[in-house]
Amino acid sequence: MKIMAQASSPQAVLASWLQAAFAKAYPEVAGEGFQARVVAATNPEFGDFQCNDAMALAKRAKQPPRVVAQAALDALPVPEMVCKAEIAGPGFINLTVSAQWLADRLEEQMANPHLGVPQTGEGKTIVMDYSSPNVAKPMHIGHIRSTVIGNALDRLLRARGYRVVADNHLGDWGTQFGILICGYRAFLTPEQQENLTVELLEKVYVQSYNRTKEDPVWLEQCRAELVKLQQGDDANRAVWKRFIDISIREFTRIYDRLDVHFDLWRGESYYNDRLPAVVERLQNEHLAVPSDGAWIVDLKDEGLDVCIVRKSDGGFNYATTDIATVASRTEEFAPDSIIYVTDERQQLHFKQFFAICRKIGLHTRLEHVWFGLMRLPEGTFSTRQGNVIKLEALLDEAENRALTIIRDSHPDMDEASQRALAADIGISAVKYADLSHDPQSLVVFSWDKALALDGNSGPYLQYAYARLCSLLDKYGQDTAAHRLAPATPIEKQLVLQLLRYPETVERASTASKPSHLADYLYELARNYSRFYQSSPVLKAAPEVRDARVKLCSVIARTLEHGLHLLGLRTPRRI
RNA sequence: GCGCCUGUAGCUUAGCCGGAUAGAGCAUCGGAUUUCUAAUCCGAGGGUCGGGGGUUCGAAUCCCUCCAGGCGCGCCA
Repeated sequence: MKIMAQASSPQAVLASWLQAAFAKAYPEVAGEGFQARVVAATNPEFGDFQCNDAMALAKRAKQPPRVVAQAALDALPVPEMVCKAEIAGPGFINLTVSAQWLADRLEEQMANPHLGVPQTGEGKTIVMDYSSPNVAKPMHIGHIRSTVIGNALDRLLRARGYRVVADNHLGDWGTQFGILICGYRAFLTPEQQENLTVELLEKVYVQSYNRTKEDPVWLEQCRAELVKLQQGDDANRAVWKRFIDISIREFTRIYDRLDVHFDLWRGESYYNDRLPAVVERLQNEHLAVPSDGAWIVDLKDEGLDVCIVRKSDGGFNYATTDIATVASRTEEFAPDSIIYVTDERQQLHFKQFFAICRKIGLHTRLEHVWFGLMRLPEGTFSTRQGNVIKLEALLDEAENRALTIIRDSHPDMDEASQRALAADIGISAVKYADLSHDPQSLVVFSWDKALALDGNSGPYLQYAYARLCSLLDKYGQDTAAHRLAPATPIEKQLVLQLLRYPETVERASTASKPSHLADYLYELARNYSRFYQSSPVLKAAPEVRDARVKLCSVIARTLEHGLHLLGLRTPRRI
């Protein structure tokens, strides 16, 4: 199969012209190392694109900016697709480009199987580590960000051609299992043990944990069970395995609702066998030194304090596990990079173990994408305080709110369809609420924010898409043979915006901010809604109609592509 | 104390590798449906971009400083 050549963007075409023009007019200052930049006009009144470089060059050229701009425009013939090139204000070069030329570029973009998204990841592998809940605790609203943002980044990378290995690095090992095993045996009836749920496990954990605080004998017993588990005791291994199986079953139910799927489910325990070797290696290379009975790596030189790699009781901790995980992933997948998506609190931890990995020669690029911790208005929440909101409850509420509206607006629809649509809309509303904001902003949870159904919300985008589908269905013919022919300002604006899709996907991915794409899609849906309101499509004269339907089909495809990159569903009817 | 981050309209926010009049949504008020889905569209009011200083032709954006808040800083992950 022939690979379609990457269509160069209008900006790139215009920038290379102006680059040559500046170089010709001012060879001394605009030669080597100078990069002309053309960006979208800040205001449609100014034109379609603008270049601000004349102002930057003015000082070095020792001429007023407007003179520099004029000299550049005089240096080379203006390309034929440029209808108007004028100098404005202090020295902006404003460019107005032929709508038809833009439309032709857009046709090229749509002929590309990736809608013009550069396949920079071709042949490269990235391991992504996101969501990663702890076994035996229900997922709560604090897990939604890592899951939803991580999954969107996963999808964005795949769209750029990367092979992504999404690994759900479950918290399935650690001191909590001694507490859990004792609690499980002491507090649960045989029936409860038979019908074990994560919710029960959580209750048992809290109860057992509280008892360790007041009953030293109990605490000792928990420790003993933990040691037995770590030494491979059959009975404890079996119980532990059961906790994991039950947890995975429940997590999967939620992931299915969220359309999130992993390639691997390797918990921390998967790397247990490698932990001693990691510490030995650090000891042999004199990177780890004893301190108060523990083994630490001193990273003060790098401003990263010290990091414990082996506890004074001989046990290993998370830093060791994470280093072992990097080693294992590097051997198995030879990834270009490993990306971790967690909340802001773990920044130091990641910096520390990234530094240690470098010291022992693990040179895989490691990246920590952090996001703002979700809080409640009264502060942070924790299992022990019992003020968590379960993720499942949030999803249920989202679907219920959507269902109420659907029953009202589609009384004719059968119950099953209403529920299916409510799921499509409700879940997407929850995901969009997270994806549409900068991941690094602080988030204070509120039901109304998380479940917004109008304005800048998931359903707004889905509604625009459903209207497009409805219109295309009513038209009922294939649009493949039609050509775009933008004739009105709003149509041209849509074409210009659609042309920005590839760069938007790339920017969202490289900046690790799905919000850039969410913003773009919202603007696209908004412009479509304005177009829809002001411009008849099916009722227009035939030539106009066919071109407009074609435009609608391009918008629909782009919107659908983008919504899927965010992990949002695209029902054809709302 | 040290480190990371945040501060934009009543609320939620976009813009932050410097560009022209700081864009939206919610809420409030006023309009639009014999017309392709009103979860829509159009309009109005509402801003010392936390304060101060600096760099620059130009600062929400870069630098310094102060204020306010969040998070993290050796054996939890």
